[in-house]
Amino acid sequence: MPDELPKQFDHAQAQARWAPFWESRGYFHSDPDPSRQPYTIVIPPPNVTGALHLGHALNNTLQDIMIRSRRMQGFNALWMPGTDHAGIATQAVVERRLLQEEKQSRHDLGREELVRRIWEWKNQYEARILGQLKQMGCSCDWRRTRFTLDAQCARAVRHTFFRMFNDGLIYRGRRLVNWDMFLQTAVSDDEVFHETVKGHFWHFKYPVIDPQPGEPTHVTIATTRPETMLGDTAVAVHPDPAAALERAERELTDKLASAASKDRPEIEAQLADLRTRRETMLPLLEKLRDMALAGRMLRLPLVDREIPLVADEWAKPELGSGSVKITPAHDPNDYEVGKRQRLPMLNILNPDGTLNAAAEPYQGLKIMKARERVVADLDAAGLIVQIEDREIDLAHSDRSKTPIEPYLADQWFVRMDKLSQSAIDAVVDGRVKITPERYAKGYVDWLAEKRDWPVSRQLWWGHRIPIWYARGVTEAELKKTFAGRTDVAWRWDPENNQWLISAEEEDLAAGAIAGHTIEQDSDVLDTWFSSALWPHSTLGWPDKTPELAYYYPTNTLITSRGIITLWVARMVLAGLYNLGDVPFHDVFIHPTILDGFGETMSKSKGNGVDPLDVIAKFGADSLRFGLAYMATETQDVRMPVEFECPHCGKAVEQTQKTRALSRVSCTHCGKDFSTQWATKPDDMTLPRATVLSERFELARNFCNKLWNAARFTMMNLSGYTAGAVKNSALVIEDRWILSRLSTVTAQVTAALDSFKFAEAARMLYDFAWDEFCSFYVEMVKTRLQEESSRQVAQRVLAHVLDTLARLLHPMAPFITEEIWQRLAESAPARGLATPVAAAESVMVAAWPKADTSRQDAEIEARFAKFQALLAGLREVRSRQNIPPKTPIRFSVRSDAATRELLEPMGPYFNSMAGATIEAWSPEVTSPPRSANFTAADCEVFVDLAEHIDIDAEIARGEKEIEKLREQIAAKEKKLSNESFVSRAPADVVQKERESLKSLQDRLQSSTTALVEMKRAQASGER
RNA sequence: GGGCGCUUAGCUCAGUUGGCUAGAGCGUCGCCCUUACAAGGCGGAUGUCACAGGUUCGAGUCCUGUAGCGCCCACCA
Repeated sequence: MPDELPKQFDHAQAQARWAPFWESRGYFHSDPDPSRQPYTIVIPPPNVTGALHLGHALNNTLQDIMIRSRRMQGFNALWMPGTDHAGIATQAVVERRLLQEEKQSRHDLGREELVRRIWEWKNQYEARILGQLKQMGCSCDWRRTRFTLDAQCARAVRHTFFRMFNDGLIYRGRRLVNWDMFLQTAVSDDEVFHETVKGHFWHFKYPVIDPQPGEPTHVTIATTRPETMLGDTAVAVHPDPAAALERAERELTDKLASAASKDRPEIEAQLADLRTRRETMLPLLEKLRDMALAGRMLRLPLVDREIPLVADEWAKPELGSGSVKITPAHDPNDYEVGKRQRLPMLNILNPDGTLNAAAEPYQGLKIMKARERVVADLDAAGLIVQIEDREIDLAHSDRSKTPIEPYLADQWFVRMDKLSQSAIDAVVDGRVKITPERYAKGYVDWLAEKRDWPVSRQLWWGHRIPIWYARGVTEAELKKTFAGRTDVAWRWDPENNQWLISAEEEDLAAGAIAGHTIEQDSDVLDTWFSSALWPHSTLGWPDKTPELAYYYPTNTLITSRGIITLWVARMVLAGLYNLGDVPFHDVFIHPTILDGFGETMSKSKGNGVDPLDVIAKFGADSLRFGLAYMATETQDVRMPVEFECPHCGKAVEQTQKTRALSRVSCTHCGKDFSTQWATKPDDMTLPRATVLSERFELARNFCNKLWNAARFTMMNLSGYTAGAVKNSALVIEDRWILSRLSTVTAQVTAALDSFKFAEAARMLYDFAWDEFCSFYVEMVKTRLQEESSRQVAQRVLAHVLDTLARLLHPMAPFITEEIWQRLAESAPARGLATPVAAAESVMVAAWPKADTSRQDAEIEARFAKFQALLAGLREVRSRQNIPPKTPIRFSVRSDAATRELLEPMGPYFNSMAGATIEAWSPEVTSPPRSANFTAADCEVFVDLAEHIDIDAEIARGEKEIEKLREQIAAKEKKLSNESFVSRAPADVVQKERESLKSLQDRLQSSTTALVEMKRAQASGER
């Protein structure tokens, strides 16, 4: 039924047909089966903040390639899917929309209602994300789909927290945190980004209380945030300014010594400045130091508070005035000074960013307003010394995009010393192998800092911290209440005079302790706390499930480099802590997808590309194969895109401008469209442009090529019978393609084993297109026409296509299934030595084994010579402008051995170049009017009789001779170099000699031919 | 500031342990709608392999430095 097969591969139809087929057969599902070896991957759960972009598509394609190939290799393959609740990120998105659309804050809604809204959002986006993965053909075990906030994951979180609490790994501490004033929560360091903004640097002075004679009456300090002076509790000066200045000078001198010449002037200027400073300021700084040691106090203006002058090394005499104001509750460095100097920590902020009662006269003002007032009041008091313009690198919350305020708050921490060490050890001793290796360094370095992990977040979306506070309760009451229960533990909190009670399984009721009311901590856990448990929580931990026993540790984790520390490291330490074993053995870090301007794709930048756009236009197989083809080891993937105007359908280029905008005017029809996919499908008023990249055309074209090769095969399989093929029945091109197939099978398998996806894709592309299609299929055509050769040709052809489909299936599942199923109609049993019935789906077919006995170097070398001669003949045709249908004749001069090898290919010179062999011997001479070339140890003369364009031939001949002379000169020079001949390996020298000889031969024959052509030209003109 | 990576044709990228006459796709030029495929076939043109040194018989490949780009980490009263 060849007519049924369209000339172009219909990807939409294939996807619609085979996705449900696979699902209905349950191929994606895996159950523990001790008789088979498991191969397991847990998905990096995508955040439910929005839809997936091409970065996710790459990540998941690579995982599916591994899963599908291992499944075909006989492993019991499980790909565990799911999504991440992404705590702050998701809450931020929902809150922002709430504010935009309903002008409400989360406090207007209340905790319960907000959380309900976020669940709604989650349900919508989870469905969308899973839908995207399914459309991509991801063979996840959907029945096992998990969510980091579902009941099973929640149990794992509770148990882990409880164990850590019991082991003393969890503690509560007052710390300065990054406070997001919009979301009113602490955000972790990695959720903070810095942005340079224009600001000022204010210098003002604090009066000294009762200055002694000879002492300054004021101390000058400087700040970019004047309002924080309200929270100052000291001013610091360096305890030994002379030594500090000396050290600074020494450092600069060292730097100058090793600096590049262009950097020198600046360093020299700094050095000069430093020396001046020592002369002019040192006496004052030393005086201030003495005053500090004497316990002298300053009067903090505006709030009229007495604060001490302290000596602390944090003050840098080489900077500013050399004195620095200390605001322990609102600056990380000042906080450290405050602890060292036992200063009060005065918090001047409310959680919403307004000033509190501690900043009495300014209470209730927002920070910016307070800043203006403070500056004005200081000015009025005559205390401002100077105001400089300055660019300030200001911390912003990644989630709300609003500035961060350092803020003192009670937080929960996980003690990291032992946990970090265990995760370092696992990588150092090879239990976890990171590929590419270079990423192991960052992982180890980060863990080696062993900084405690702040895990509490002042959010409503997430795992609520399983801690209850009890005041006024005796331990006897606790013991009595929880007698016999191992799932409740408590600890005394002396700072706050209360009991901390943790419960492992169930929440405690407010009235759990008779006569008292206990209260649960209102915070939730950092989202990475639950992500860290993902490889075992998804398998049922803390229960001892058959899944956990069978699939854990999993095999491979595939992720991007951005979360090696945040996620990978924490999974390793959590797995070791909870189960005593690593969560996976291999970690593969894949490249990052960048936009056309070299920036990472992200939803917030609006430069992301929806994989569904690519699938709609090019098909899922093209998306997958294209991504695999691009996924090389060191190079990130640059992806310039264009927009398809939804009005006129024309392509609109992406420019620096349009990247940032969501509304763009079509450069062709002028109408507006949106370039971003909606954060919610119904909130867009503009039609959205499909976002495309021509980088997928290669894969789309490849799929089409493959499809047509399959189509050709189907069209020529009538009368096919399965049966053993004897080696003696194979002709040269059969033996050649089988040799190549065997090599490619081995290479592709090895490449996938070492995560070299691009290499595997390239090898398959080249083999399928350049060898299978361009040569084998072309050559088999004549044999398919003849009864005597047809049967063997059909069997080999079917076998090669069958193997190719299997090798390509992990990268291009739909088209290979389509081909597999069609092939089964004409050729239900395939194979050369012993044909077997084809599997019911390529998905469950066996992975090809390389039959090394088929590898034949001699045949491949012989074939290469044939290809060289063929190319030469085709070039003559093209150069001489001879139409394809006009036959040509040629004769060859070569030795007998070469003739014996190549003359049997005569029919193929006919069918593939329209060229007939006229004579082939060592004595052949050039016909009077001919085009000639040298290839594969043969001199070839193409007899062109009447229609020769002799000028073209002469031009080519001259050019060729010139090139040959250059090459010969280079080789002669090399070979006359004494040290090359004596020091280079003998085989290299030998190869050079042979190469020179062959070049000289070619020069000889080209020169002869050129002379003859010139003679012919002269006679032709007469 | 510390670490890592990148720089090869107009564009996007390959290039294994140094042996190269430096490749592919897109684009471009010429010929062809040849019964698998015009999303195709055949052929052509296009490169100071970022720059400067060094090691070597030999460097796109190794070493040092410089410049530009990107990422991670730290920090900036």
